[in-house]
Amino acid sequence: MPMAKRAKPRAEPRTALSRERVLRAAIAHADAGGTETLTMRKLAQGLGVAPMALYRHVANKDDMMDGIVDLIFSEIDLPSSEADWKTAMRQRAISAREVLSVHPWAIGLMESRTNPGLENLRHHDAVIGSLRQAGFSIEMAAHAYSLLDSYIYGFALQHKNLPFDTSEELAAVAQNILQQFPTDEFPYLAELMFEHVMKPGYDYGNEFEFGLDLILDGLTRVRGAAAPA
Amino acid sequence: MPMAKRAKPRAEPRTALSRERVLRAAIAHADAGGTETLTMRKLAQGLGVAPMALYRHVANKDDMMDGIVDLIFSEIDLPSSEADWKTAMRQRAISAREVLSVHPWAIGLMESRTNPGLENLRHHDAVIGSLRQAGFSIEMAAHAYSLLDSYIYGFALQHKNLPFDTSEELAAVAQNILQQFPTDEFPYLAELMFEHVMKPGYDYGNEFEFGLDLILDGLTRVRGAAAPA
DNA sequence: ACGCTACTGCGTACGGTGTACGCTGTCAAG
DNA sequence: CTTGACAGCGTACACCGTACGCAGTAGCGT
Repeated sequence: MPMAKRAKPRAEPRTALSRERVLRAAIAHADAGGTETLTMRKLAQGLGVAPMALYRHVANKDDMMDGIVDLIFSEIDLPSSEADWKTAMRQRAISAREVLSVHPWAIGLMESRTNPGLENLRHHDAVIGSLRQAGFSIEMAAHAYSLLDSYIYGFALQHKNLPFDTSEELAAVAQNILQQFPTDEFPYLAELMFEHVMKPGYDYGNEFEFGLDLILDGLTRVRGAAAPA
Repeated sequence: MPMAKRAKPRAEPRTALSRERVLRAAIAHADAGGTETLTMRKLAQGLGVAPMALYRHVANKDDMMDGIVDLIFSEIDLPSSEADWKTAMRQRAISAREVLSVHPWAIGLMESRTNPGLENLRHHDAVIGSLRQAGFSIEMAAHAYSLLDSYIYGFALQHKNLPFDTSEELAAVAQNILQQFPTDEFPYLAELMFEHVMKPGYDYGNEFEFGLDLILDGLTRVRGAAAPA
């Protein structure tokens, strides 16, 4: 029964689906509610499309996750090739931290993903290149990269784990935890909480640059040791 | 119909279930197959018990996860209170890395868990105490702790992400990746792969102590700056 | 103008998941 | 012997990822 369906000849091109559009929508969804609530069905619903339609553009959910991780990677600034290595590394690190701070769920995703992805490789290459051109030996460049990235991801992980964002939340949480146990069971922890963390202007994010600079200074020293100048 | 069921009067006490036993079994299961395959049903099956029996000892899966994270935490050595702060921090860091290396799936779990847990708090307190007694100011102790833990967790995360364990696997993977693209698209990455990573004795785990010592040396310097001696 | 092909989107259905809810059997105390 | 607490279980439900195959459309060579 080929009915009179001509009622919609070429109306609503409906901005046809595409891998890009699917991945972007997935990122938006994860930004809003984390990866836990990101399901193929809800994602499809958000796009106004049937669940199985997505599978024309991604092989499966894992493939989709690989895709969004690589997309996130492309948001991180590559190290500038003009600045000296130290400021280039500094800028990249701060950019990476910002990106991971906007998409905290991505940190946990990088674990369990094993397929590198193109943007990922491009990024690695740029960082190593920056270090090598600054006179780091191959071995030292490997050391430095491992150290820097461990710190960046680790910091993002720590930050994400904190069960508070604002100072008000923090006060409530801290009180709650410390009152659950006698204060003198964890005296140093209590001290740090009351004397430091709960002070008005506290923001854990500020810790990042302390560690970053300490690491960069350390790297300056070992670079000198291995290749003077 | 209360039938003649006396055939098993008090045979097989069946080592009654308990929270501890459930958590231990969950850890064993995760060690064997990661957190992906850890489901309540399979866990129950492994214990020779019906799925719902588990819920007498854990509130729900999230609660169980919190429990095993805290159990893992207790495996990490507390910083020695006898040794000087530097060796105490060094030993603790290495112990933490070892534990996370044995239970790699736990890293991803610490993210997304927000309830601290008792062992976790105990550990925090001991570390901060060690630093404070060594003369670190409250603020510096916070800096130092943040830096050290970021590095430890970040390194474990990086290590876990590497898609290879043995050098043979590594060679295969590296070849595969680099042949997928023209070698000269990522020249520095290729150089590092061929000249360093693929050399016989390479083991990424060895990178850990380089970064750790660099950080500890840096902390020695800033401690001196803030509180001489 | 015609089919042919390719491709996008969809509907149905299956096996797996966490867990709410209420039943059953055991055991210790009264 | 009765009673009540409690460990363990069975059933059922909503939701998940996705295999499989069909339906409509668009571009093509003829």
